[in-house]
Amino acid sequence: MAEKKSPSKKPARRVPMREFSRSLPMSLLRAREAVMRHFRASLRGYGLTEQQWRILRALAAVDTIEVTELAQVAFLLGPSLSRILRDLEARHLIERRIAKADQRRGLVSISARGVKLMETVAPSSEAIYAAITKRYGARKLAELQEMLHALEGSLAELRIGDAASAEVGEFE
Amino acid sequence: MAEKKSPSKKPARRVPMREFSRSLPMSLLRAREAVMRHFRASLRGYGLTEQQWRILRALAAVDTIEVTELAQVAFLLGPSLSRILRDLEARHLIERRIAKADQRRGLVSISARGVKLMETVAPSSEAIYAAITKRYGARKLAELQEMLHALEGSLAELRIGDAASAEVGEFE
DNA sequence: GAAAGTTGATTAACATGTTAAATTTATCGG
DNA sequence: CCGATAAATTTAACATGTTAATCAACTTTC
Repeated sequence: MAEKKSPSKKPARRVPMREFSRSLPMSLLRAREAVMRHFRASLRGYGLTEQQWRILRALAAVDTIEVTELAQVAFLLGPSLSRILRDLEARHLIERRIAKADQRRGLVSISARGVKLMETVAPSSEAIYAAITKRYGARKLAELQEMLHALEGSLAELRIGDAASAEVGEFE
Repeated sequence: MAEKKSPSKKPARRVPMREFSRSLPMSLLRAREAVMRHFRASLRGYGLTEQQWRILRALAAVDTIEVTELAQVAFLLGPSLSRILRDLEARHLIERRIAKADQRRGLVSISARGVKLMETVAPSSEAIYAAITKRYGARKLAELQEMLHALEGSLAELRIGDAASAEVGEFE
């Protein structure tokens, strides 16, 4: 018995703001973490990170894809993608070549070895997704996804007139 | 000749899986990014990262808080928090001491300088939140948050019998 | 009351996020 | 054809995410 009942947290509120534990970014972060926790635990057993798995999944759906396009599909920034591709190539899970028409563009494909790994990992990944769907409810899940997509769409064109973004440089 | 107008992506589907761009983790990630993009742009002007701002906000709401508890509130892992606190202390935005009762526990408070910075940043942060709320709709936003919280609750107790998590170690 | 176990916090090591700069190749205007 | 500009990718630099290991301080047990 250790809990001393903690003094119920004084509400100092030196700066009046929303209760930040209920902010939208926090809600999204916590929800995603609750979901990913399960997938990470599984992927880890196969030596894959979440991002590496995203890339393999994207590659499995196409024959070949350009690096820039892959970045959009897998929702990764260029530098991250560049590093991960280097690693996946070293593990022989993907293959790369350069576009004949435009020497600047890189073309990426999943390798036979990569496909084999995916076939190994996919079942448990699907099982986890099914468990989550069953737990939360397929209907609610679809509804949630719809709302998330709508949110993304709403904010896509949002331009915020940030009047108060003057340089400060006083708090370094 | 090679199709110049995007060849509409051949559906290779070497490994049958869900369309991953519509998976729940991706939906959550994309939605969060759509939101955070705006806050990051603002915070950056004040020399703060998203995580540093989360910590300051958490600290502003209390008098003093233990490191472990701060980690829970700000939703950061111990190592990340440890590094960020070191940085914030060096910038004199927070103050630290050690609990008399238990020398292992660290106590953290926001400094006067930290409060001053918060008062500077808060307005534009609130403005961004207001703009997002207006754009998406206050009602829908509340509903979304409710669904996210429910999802988090659903998955909290979820135990997945991962039958297929055998050691592979073949793809490194 | 000291060895053994536990806990709070940090450090270590590696992977990714994020922005800026560098590199290479294309393309354009003259 | 040439120099300037743009585009695709990578590298660089720093901050955080993630797991494991470390270290010190507390607790339990015999």
